[in-house]
Amino acid sequence: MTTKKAATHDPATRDRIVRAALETLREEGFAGTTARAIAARGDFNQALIFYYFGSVAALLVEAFRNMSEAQVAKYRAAAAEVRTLTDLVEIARRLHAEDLESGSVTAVTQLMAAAVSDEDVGKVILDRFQDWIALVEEALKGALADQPLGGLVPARQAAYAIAGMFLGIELISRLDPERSEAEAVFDMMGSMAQLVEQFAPMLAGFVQG
Amino acid sequence: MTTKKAATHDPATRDRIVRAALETLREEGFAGTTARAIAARGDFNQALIFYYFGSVAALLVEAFRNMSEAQVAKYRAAAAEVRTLTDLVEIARRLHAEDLESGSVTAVTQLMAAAVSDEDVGKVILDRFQDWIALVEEALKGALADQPLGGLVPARQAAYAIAGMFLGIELISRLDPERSEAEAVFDMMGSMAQLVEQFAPMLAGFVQG
DNA sequence: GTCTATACTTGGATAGAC
DNA sequence: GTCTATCCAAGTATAGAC
Repeated sequence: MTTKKAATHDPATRDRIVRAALETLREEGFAGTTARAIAARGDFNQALIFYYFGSVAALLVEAFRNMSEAQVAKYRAAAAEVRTLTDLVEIARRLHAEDLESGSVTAVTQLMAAAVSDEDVGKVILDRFQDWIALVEEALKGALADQPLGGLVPARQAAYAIAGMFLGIELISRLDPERSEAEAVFDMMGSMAQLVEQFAPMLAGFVQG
Repeated sequence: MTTKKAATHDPATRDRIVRAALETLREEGFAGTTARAIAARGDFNQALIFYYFGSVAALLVEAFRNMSEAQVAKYRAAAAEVRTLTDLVEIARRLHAEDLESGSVTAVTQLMAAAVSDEDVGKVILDRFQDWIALVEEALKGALADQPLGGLVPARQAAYAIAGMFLGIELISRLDPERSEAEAVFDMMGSMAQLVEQFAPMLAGFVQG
Protein backbone atom coordinates (compact mmCIF):
# COMPACT_ATOMS: atom_id res chain seq x y z
CA MET A 1 0.00 0.00 0.00
CA THR A 2 2.70 2.45 0.86
CA THR A 3 4.51 1.66 -2.38
CA LYS A 4 1.53 2.42 -4.51
CA LYS A 5 2.63 3.01 -8.12
CA ALA A 6 0.93 6.37 -8.67
CA ALA A 7 -2.12 4.67 -10.10
CA THR A 8 -2.42 5.05 -13.87
CA HIS A 9 0.01 7.72 -15.07
CA ASP A 10 3.55 7.05 -16.17
CA PRO A 11 5.65 10.16 -15.43
CA ALA A 12 8.06 9.41 -18.26
CA THR A 13 5.28 9.34 -20.83
CA ARG A 14 3.78 12.42 -19.33
CA ASP A 15 7.08 14.16 -19.79
CA ARG A 16 7.40 13.08 -23.37
CA ILE A 17 4.00 14.52 -24.12
CA VAL A 18 4.79 17.82 -22.46
CA ARG A 19 8.05 18.17 -24.33
CA ALA A 20 6.47 17.33 -27.65
CA ALA A 21 3.75 19.89 -26.99
CA LEU A 22 6.24 22.69 -26.38
CA GLU A 23 8.25 21.72 -29.41
CA THR A 24 5.15 21.77 -31.58
CA LEU A 25 4.09 25.10 -30.18
CA ARG A 26 7.44 26.62 -31.08
CA GLU A 27 7.63 25.10 -34.54
CA GLU A 28 4.05 25.23 -35.71
CA GLY A 29 2.44 27.98 -33.67
CA PHE A 30 -0.65 27.82 -31.54
CA ALA A 31 -2.99 27.21 -34.43
CA GLY A 32 -0.88 24.30 -35.59
CA THR A 33 -0.55 22.70 -32.20
CA THR A 34 -3.15 19.98 -32.60
CA ALA A 35 -3.32 16.63 -30.88
CA ARG A 36 -2.26 14.94 -34.08
CA ALA A 37 0.69 17.24 -34.66
CA ILE A 38 1.93 16.82 -31.10
CA ALA A 39 1.63 13.07 -31.24
CA ALA A 40 3.43 12.90 -34.58
CA ARG A 41 6.29 15.01 -33.28
CA GLY A 42 6.70 13.03 -30.07
CA ASP A 43 6.06 9.76 -31.87
CA PHE A 44 3.39 8.47 -29.55
CA ASN A 45 -0.28 7.76 -29.90
CA GLN A 46 -2.67 10.61 -30.25
CA ALA A 47 -5.09 9.15 -27.72
CA LEU A 48 -2.51 9.41 -24.94
CA ILE A 49 -2.93 13.15 -24.81
CA PHE A 50 -6.53 12.76 -23.79
CA TYR A 51 -5.77 9.93 -21.43
CA TYR A 52 -3.16 12.01 -19.61
CA PHE A 53 -4.49 15.54 -19.85
CA GLY A 54 -8.10 15.36 -20.89
CA SER A 55 -7.75 17.96 -23.63
CA VAL A 56 -5.20 19.73 -25.76
CA ALA A 57 -5.86 23.03 -24.01
CA ALA A 58 -5.17 21.51 -20.60
CA LEU A 59 -1.96 20.01 -21.89
CA LEU A 60 -0.80 23.40 -23.11
CA VAL A 61 -1.42 24.99 -19.75
CA GLU A 62 0.56 22.27 -18.03
CA ALA A 63 3.38 22.42 -20.56
CA PHE A 64 3.73 26.13 -20.15
CA ARG A 65 3.80 25.86 -16.39
CA ASN A 66 6.70 23.45 -16.77
CA MET A 67 8.71 25.61 -19.10
CA SER A 68 7.97 28.60 -16.97
CA GLU A 69 9.43 27.09 -13.84
CA ALA A 70 12.65 26.14 -15.56
CA GLN A 71 13.04 29.57 -17.06
CA VAL A 72 12.28 31.49 -13.90
CA ALA A 73 14.87 29.40 -12.08
CA LYS A 74 17.41 30.33 -14.73
CA TYR A 75 16.55 34.01 -14.47
CA ARG A 76 16.70 33.88 -10.71
CA ALA A 77 20.20 32.46 -10.79
CA ALA A 78 21.27 35.14 -13.23
CA ALA A 79 19.71 37.91 -11.17
CA ALA A 80 21.70 36.84 -8.14
CA GLU A 81 24.90 37.71 -9.98
CA VAL A 82 23.94 41.30 -10.60
CA ARG A 83 26.03 43.88 -8.73
CA THR A 84 26.08 46.88 -11.03
CA LEU A 85 23.97 48.41 -13.77
CA THR A 86 26.51 47.22 -16.29
CA ASP A 87 26.10 43.68 -14.97
CA LEU A 88 22.38 43.99 -15.42
CA VAL A 89 22.70 44.97 -19.06
CA GLU A 90 25.19 42.22 -19.84
CA ILE A 91 23.07 39.56 -18.22
CA ALA A 92 20.01 40.80 -20.03
CA ARG A 93 21.94 40.54 -23.28
CA ARG A 94 22.90 36.94 -22.55
CA LEU A 95 19.41 35.88 -21.53
CA HIS A 96 17.98 37.54 -24.60
CA ALA A 97 20.26 35.50 -26.84
CA GLU A 98 19.47 32.28 -25.01
CA ASP A 99 15.73 32.85 -25.11
CA LEU A 100 15.77 33.46 -28.83
CA GLU A 101 17.94 30.43 -29.40
CA SER A 102 15.84 28.06 -27.33
CA GLY A 103 12.61 29.22 -28.92
CA SER A 104 11.03 30.14 -25.65
CA VAL A 105 10.24 33.60 -27.00
CA THR A 106 8.20 32.00 -29.71
CA ALA A 107 6.37 29.86 -27.18
CA VAL A 108 5.53 32.91 -25.09
CA THR A 109 4.22 34.70 -28.17
CA GLN A 110 1.96 31.83 -28.98
CA LEU A 111 0.61 31.61 -25.47
CA MET A 112 -0.08 35.31 -25.17
CA ALA A 113 -2.18 34.91 -28.27
CA ALA A 114 -3.88 31.80 -26.94
CA ALA A 115 -4.80 33.72 -23.81
CA VAL A 116 -7.53 35.54 -25.73
CA SER A 117 -9.62 32.44 -26.03
CA ASP A 118 -8.50 30.58 -22.91
CA GLU A 119 -8.67 32.12 -19.46
CA ASP A 120 -6.47 29.52 -17.81
CA VAL A 121 -3.65 30.20 -20.22
CA GLY A 122 -4.04 33.90 -19.53
CA LYS A 123 -3.69 33.41 -15.81
CA VAL A 124 -0.64 31.20 -16.08
CA ILE A 125 1.17 33.57 -18.38
CA LEU A 126 0.36 36.61 -16.31
CA ASP A 127 1.74 34.85 -13.22
CA ARG A 128 4.89 34.24 -15.12
CA PHE A 129 5.23 37.89 -16.11
CA GLN A 130 4.76 38.83 -12.48
CA ASP A 131 7.61 36.50 -11.56
CA TRP A 132 9.73 38.15 -14.19
CA ILE A 133 9.01 41.63 -12.96
CA ALA A 134 9.74 40.65 -9.36
CA LEU A 135 13.07 39.24 -10.46
CA VAL A 136 14.02 42.37 -12.34
CA GLU A 137 13.03 44.39 -9.31
CA GLU A 138 15.40 42.39 -7.11
CA ALA A 139 18.20 42.66 -9.61
CA LEU A 140 17.62 46.38 -9.92
CA LYS A 141 17.75 46.87 -6.19
CA GLY A 142 21.02 44.94 -6.18
CA ALA A 143 22.45 47.11 -8.90
CA LEU A 144 21.33 50.35 -7.30
CA ALA A 145 22.23 49.53 -3.71
CA ASP A 146 25.79 50.77 -4.09
CA GLN A 147 24.75 53.57 -6.40
CA PRO A 148 24.42 57.10 -5.03
CA LEU A 149 20.87 58.35 -5.65
CA GLY A 150 19.86 54.75 -6.24
CA GLY A 151 17.17 55.10 -3.62
CA LEU A 152 15.38 57.67 -5.76
CA VAL A 153 14.36 55.14 -8.39
CA PRO A 154 10.95 53.53 -7.78
CA ALA A 155 12.09 49.95 -8.23
CA ARG A 156 8.76 48.30 -8.89
CA GLN A 157 7.71 50.61 -11.70
CA ALA A 158 11.16 50.64 -13.19
CA ALA A 159 11.17 46.85 -13.11
CA TYR A 160 7.82 46.75 -14.89
CA ALA A 161 9.15 49.05 -17.58
CA ILE A 162 12.38 47.10 -17.97
CA ALA A 163 10.66 43.72 -18.10
CA GLY A 164 8.30 45.18 -20.69
CA MET A 165 11.21 46.45 -22.69
CA PHE A 166 12.93 43.10 -22.56
CA LEU A 167 9.81 41.33 -23.72
CA GLY A 168 9.14 43.86 -26.45
CA ILE A 169 12.66 43.68 -27.80
CA GLU A 170 12.52 39.90 -27.83
CA LEU A 171 9.28 39.94 -29.76
CA ILE A 172 10.42 42.47 -32.32
CA SER A 173 13.80 40.88 -32.86
CA ARG A 174 12.22 37.47 -33.24
CA LEU A 175 10.40 38.75 -36.29
CA ASP A 176 13.48 40.41 -37.66
CA PRO A 177 15.76 38.30 -39.83
CA GLU A 178 18.38 40.99 -39.15
CA ARG A 179 19.05 40.27 -35.54
CA SER A 180 21.90 42.74 -35.39
CA GLU A 181 19.69 45.64 -34.37
CA ALA A 182 18.93 44.19 -30.98
CA GLU A 183 22.66 43.76 -30.41
CA ALA A 184 23.20 47.44 -31.06
CA VAL A 185 20.45 48.24 -28.58
CA PHE A 186 22.19 46.28 -25.85
CA ASP A 187 25.43 48.03 -26.74
CA MET A 188 23.71 51.35 -26.26
CA MET A 189 22.24 50.32 -22.94
CA GLY A 190 25.67 49.22 -21.82
CA SER A 191 27.08 52.65 -22.63
CA MET A 192 24.25 54.32 -20.81
CA ALA A 193 24.80 52.19 -17.75
CA GLN A 194 28.44 53.21 -17.70
CA LEU A 195 27.48 56.83 -18.08
CA VAL A 196 25.14 56.64 -15.15
CA GLU A 197 27.75 54.89 -13.07
CA GLN A 198 30.21 57.67 -13.90
CA PHE A 199 28.04 60.68 -13.45
CA ALA A 200 25.68 59.71 -10.68
CA PRO A 201 28.36 60.39 -8.04
CA MET A 202 28.74 63.92 -9.37
CA LEU A 203 25.05 64.56 -9.31
CA ALA A 204 24.88 63.12 -5.83
CA GLY A 205 27.43 65.70 -4.78
CA PHE A 206 25.15 68.40 -6.15
CA VAL A 207 22.02 67.13 -4.53
CA GLN A 208 23.44 66.33 -1.15
CA GLY A 209 26.00 69.09 -0.77
CA MET B 1 -14.53 52.77 -71.38
CA THR B 2 -13.02 55.46 -69.23
CA THR B 3 -15.77 55.09 -66.66
CA LYS B 4 -15.18 51.40 -66.17
CA LYS B 5 -16.72 50.28 -62.89
CA ALA B 6 -13.70 48.47 -61.38
CA ALA B 7 -14.83 45.19 -62.85
CA THR B 8 -16.01 42.67 -60.25
CA HIS B 9 -15.20 43.95 -56.76
CA ASP B 10 -17.48 46.16 -54.72
CA PRO B 11 -15.34 48.35 -52.44
CA ALA B 12 -18.09 48.65 -49.85
CA THR B 13 -18.38 44.90 -49.47
CA ARG B 14 -14.66 44.59 -49.39
CA ASP B 15 -14.58 47.02 -46.54
CA ARG B 16 -17.26 45.19 -44.61
CA ILE B 17 -15.27 42.00 -44.88
CA VAL B 18 -12.06 43.63 -43.71
CA ARG B 19 -13.76 45.22 -40.73
CA ALA B 20 -15.46 41.98 -39.74
CA ALA B 21 -12.13 40.17 -39.98
CA LEU B 22 -10.41 42.58 -37.60
CA GLU B 23 -13.29 42.47 -35.18
CA THR B 24 -13.22 38.69 -35.15
CA LEU B 25 -9.49 38.65 -34.66
CA ARG B 26 -9.80 40.89 -31.63
CA GLU B 27 -12.72 39.03 -30.10
CA GLU B 28 -11.96 35.43 -30.90
CA GLY B 29 -8.22 35.31 -31.42
CA PHE B 30 -6.31 34.03 -34.40
CA ALA B 31 -7.35 30.42 -33.90
CA GLY B 32 -11.00 31.46 -33.81
CA THR B 33 -10.83 33.66 -36.87
CA THR B 34 -12.37 31.29 -39.37
CA ALA B 35 -14.18 32.12 -42.57
CA ARG B 36 -17.45 31.15 -40.98
CA ALA B 37 -16.86 33.20 -37.84
CA ILE B 38 -15.94 36.29 -39.86
CA ALA B 39 -18.97 35.93 -42.09
CA ALA B 40 -21.28 35.47 -39.12
CA ARG B 41 -19.93 38.58 -37.41
CA GLY B 42 -20.18 40.72 -40.53
CA ASP B 43 -23.49 39.14 -41.51
CA PHE B 44 -22.52 38.30 -45.05
CA ASN B 45 -22.00 35.11 -46.95
CA GLN B 46 -19.00 32.97 -46.21
CA ALA B 47 -18.17 32.46 -49.87
CA LEU B 48 -17.57 36.17 -50.36
CA ILE B 49 -14.31 35.93 -48.45
CA PHE B 50 -12.91 33.59 -51.07
CA TYR B 51 -14.38 35.56 -53.92
CA TYR B 52 -12.74 38.78 -52.70
CA PHE B 53 -9.53 37.57 -51.11
CA GLY B 54 -8.92 34.02 -52.22
CA SER B 55 -8.19 32.73 -48.72
CA VAL B 56 -8.65 33.59 -45.08
CA ALA B 57 -4.90 34.10 -44.65
CA ALA B 58 -4.78 36.62 -47.49
CA LEU B 59 -7.71 38.47 -45.99
CA LEU B 60 -5.92 38.76 -42.67
CA VAL B 61 -2.82 40.19 -44.30
CA GLU B 62 -4.91 42.79 -46.08
CA ALA B 63 -6.94 43.63 -43.00
CA PHE B 64 -3.83 44.17 -40.96
CA ARG B 65 -2.32 46.39 -43.61
CA ASN B 66 -5.43 48.54 -43.40
CA MET B 67 -5.44 48.84 -39.63
CA SER B 68 -1.76 49.48 -39.67
CA GLU B 69 -2.00 52.47 -41.97
CA ALA B 70 -4.66 54.11 -39.86
CA GLN B 71 -2.68 53.60 -36.70
CA VAL B 72 0.61 54.80 -38.09
CA ALA B 73 -1.12 57.95 -39.29
CA LYS B 74 -2.44 58.50 -35.79
CA TYR B 75 0.98 57.97 -34.27
CA ARG B 76 2.58 60.27 -36.78
CA ALA B 77 0.21 63.07 -35.90
CA ALA B 78 0.92 62.54 -32.23
CA ALA B 79 4.67 62.48 -32.78
CA ALA B 80 4.55 65.83 -34.48
CA GLU B 81 3.33 67.41 -31.25
CA VAL B 82 6.33 66.28 -29.22
CA ARG B 83 8.60 69.08 -28.02
CA THR B 84 9.98 67.81 -24.74
CA LEU B 85 10.65 64.51 -23.02
CA THR B 86 7.65 65.14 -20.80
CA ASP B 87 5.51 65.54 -23.91
CA LEU B 88 6.79 62.23 -25.17
CA VAL B 89 5.78 60.42 -22.02
CA GLU B 90 2.34 62.00 -21.91
CA ILE B 91 1.63 61.18 -25.51
CA ALA B 92 2.82 57.63 -25.00
CA ARG B 93 0.44 57.34 -22.07
CA ARG B 94 -2.48 58.54 -24.16
CA LEU B 95 -1.71 56.25 -27.10
CA HIS B 96 -1.31 53.32 -24.74
CA ALA B 97 -4.79 53.90 -23.34
CA GLU B 98 -6.31 54.28 -26.79
CA ASP B 99 -4.65 51.15 -28.14
CA LEU B 100 -5.90 49.05 -25.27
CA GLU B 101 -9.36 50.51 -25.61
CA SER B 102 -9.65 49.94 -29.34
CA GLY B 103 -8.37 46.38 -29.12
CA SER B 104 -5.56 46.98 -31.55
CA VAL B 105 -3.10 45.57 -29.02
CA THR B 106 -4.98 42.33 -29.08
CA ALA B 107 -4.94 42.27 -32.84
CA VAL B 108 -1.19 42.81 -32.89
CA THR B 109 -0.72 39.99 -30.41
CA GLN B 110 -2.69 37.63 -32.59
CA LEU B 111 -0.78 38.55 -35.68
CA MET B 112 2.62 38.20 -34.07
CA ALA B 113 1.54 34.70 -33.20
CA ALA B 114 0.20 34.05 -36.67
CA ALA B 115 3.53 35.12 -38.11
CA VAL B 116 5.06 31.79 -37.06
CA SER B 117 3.08 29.89 -39.62
CA ASP B 118 2.65 32.58 -42.26
CA GLU B 119 5.57 34.43 -43.77
CA ASP B 120 3.48 37.16 -45.33
CA VAL B 121 1.96 38.08 -42.01
CA GLY B 122 5.44 38.18 -40.53
CA LYS B 123 6.66 40.61 -43.17
CA VAL B 124 3.71 42.93 -42.83
CA ILE B 125 3.94 43.12 -39.08
CA LEU B 126 7.69 43.66 -39.10
CA ASP B 127 7.23 46.54 -41.54
CA ARG B 128 4.79 48.03 -39.16
CA PHE B 129 7.18 47.77 -36.23
CA GLN B 130 9.82 49.47 -38.34
CA ASP B 131 7.39 52.34 -38.98
CA TRP B 132 6.80 52.57 -35.27
CA ILE B 133 10.46 52.70 -34.44
CA ALA B 134 11.11 55.35 -37.07
CA LEU B 135 8.33 57.45 -35.60
CA VAL B 136 9.69 57.16 -32.09
CA GLU B 137 13.09 58.11 -33.44
CA GLU B 138 11.68 61.29 -34.95
CA ALA B 139 9.81 62.15 -31.80
CA LEU B 140 12.91 61.51 -29.74
CA LYS B 141 14.99 63.76 -31.90
CA GLY B 142 12.35 66.43 -31.48
CA ALA B 143 12.39 66.06 -27.74
CA LEU B 144 16.17 66.06 -27.49
CA ALA B 145 16.88 68.86 -29.94
CA ASP B 146 16.53 71.57 -27.33
CA GLN B 147 18.10 69.42 -24.66
CA PRO B 148 21.73 69.92 -23.72
CA LEU B 149 23.64 66.66 -24.23
CA GLY B 150 20.76 65.48 -26.39
CA GLY B 151 23.16 64.77 -29.20
CA LEU B 152 24.85 62.11 -27.11
CA VAL B 153 21.89 59.75 -27.27
CA PRO B 154 22.00 57.32 -30.20
CA ALA B 155 18.48 57.97 -31.40
CA ARG B 156 17.93 54.87 -33.48
CA GLN B 157 18.84 52.40 -30.75
CA ALA B 158 17.03 54.38 -28.11
CA ALA B 159 13.94 54.41 -30.33
CA TYR B 160 14.15 50.64 -30.75
CA ALA B 161 14.34 50.20 -26.99
CA ILE B 162 11.49 52.62 -26.34
CA ALA B 163 9.24 51.11 -29.00
CA GLY B 164 10.00 47.70 -27.52
CA MET B 165 9.14 48.93 -24.09
CA PHE B 166 5.89 50.41 -25.30
CA LEU B 167 4.94 47.17 -27.00
CA GLY B 168 5.95 45.06 -24.02
CA ILE B 169 3.99 47.17 -21.57
CA GLU B 170 0.94 47.02 -23.79
CA LEU B 171 1.14 43.26 -23.99
CA ILE B 172 1.64 42.75 -20.28
CA SER B 173 -1.04 45.18 -19.26
CA ARG B 174 -3.50 43.66 -21.69
CA LEU B 175 -3.27 40.42 -19.75
CA ASP B 176 -3.55 42.16 -16.43
CA PRO B 177 -7.04 42.78 -15.10
CA GLU B 178 -5.39 45.33 -12.79
CA ARG B 179 -4.52 47.95 -15.35
CA SER B 180 -3.37 50.37 -12.69
CA GLU B 181 0.23 49.18 -12.75
CA ALA B 182 0.86 50.49 -16.22
CA GLU B 183 -0.48 53.86 -15.12
CA ALA B 184 2.06 53.95 -12.30
CA VAL B 185 4.78 53.14 -14.80
CA PHE B 186 3.88 56.11 -16.94
CA ASP B 187 3.83 58.27 -13.83
CA MET B 188 7.34 57.15 -13.05
CA MET B 189 8.53 57.84 -16.56
CA GLY B 190 7.01 61.29 -16.33
CA SER B 191 8.99 62.00 -13.16
CA MET B 192 12.15 60.74 -14.76
CA ALA B 193 11.64 62.92 -17.80
CA GLN B 194 11.30 65.94 -15.53
CA LEU B 195 14.40 64.95 -13.65
CA VAL B 196 16.40 64.72 -16.83
CA GLU B 197 15.07 68.06 -18.00
CA GLN B 198 16.12 69.57 -14.70
CA PHE B 199 19.54 68.07 -14.29
CA ALA B 200 20.83 67.74 -17.81
CA PRO B 201 21.76 71.43 -17.92
CA MET B 202 23.91 70.96 -14.82
CA LEU B 203 25.64 67.97 -16.27
CA ALA B 204 26.16 69.84 -19.48
CA GLY B 205 27.98 72.49 -17.52
CA PHE B 206 30.25 69.82 -16.14
CA VAL B 207 30.99 68.19 -19.42
CA GLN B 208 31.48 71.28 -21.49
CA GLY B 209 33.12 73.53 -18.92
C1' DG C 1 -1.01 2.08 -20.05
C1' DT C 2 -1.04 2.01 -24.99
C1' DC C 3 -3.01 1.28 -29.58
C1' DT C 4 -6.67 0.91 -33.35
C1' DA C 5 -10.65 2.35 -35.14
C1' DT C 6 -14.05 5.36 -35.58
C1' DA C 7 -17.93 8.78 -34.44
C1' DC C 8 -18.61 13.33 -34.72
C1' DT C 9 -17.54 18.32 -35.62
C1' DT C 10 -15.69 22.15 -37.80
C1' DG C 11 -13.26 24.55 -41.28
C1' DG C 12 -11.45 25.77 -46.11
C1' DA C 13 -12.74 26.03 -50.46
C1' DT C 14 -15.49 25.58 -54.85
C1' DA C 15 -19.39 24.73 -58.32
C1' DG C 16 -23.22 26.42 -59.96
C1' DA C 17 -27.85 28.66 -59.38
C1' DC C 18 -29.64 33.15 -59.18
C1' DG D 1 -21.77 40.09 -57.13
C1' DT D 2 -24.10 37.13 -53.88
C1' DC D 3 -26.12 32.86 -52.15
C1' DT D 4 -26.97 27.68 -51.59
C1' DA D 5 -25.21 23.44 -51.35
C1' DT D 6 -21.70 20.52 -50.87
C1' DC D 7 -17.02 18.15 -51.02
C1' DC D 8 -13.13 17.12 -48.61
C1' DA D 9 -9.50 17.59 -45.18
C1' DA D 10 -8.37 17.94 -40.52
C1' DG D 11 -9.49 18.18 -35.82
C1' DT D 12 -11.30 16.48 -31.00
C1' DA D 13 -12.53 12.97 -28.44
C1' DT D 14 -13.97 8.26 -27.06
C1' DA D 15 -14.89 3.10 -27.03
C1' DG D 16 -12.89 -0.92 -26.76
C1' DA D 17 -9.24 -4.35 -27.98
C1' DC D 18 -4.81 -5.61 -26.37
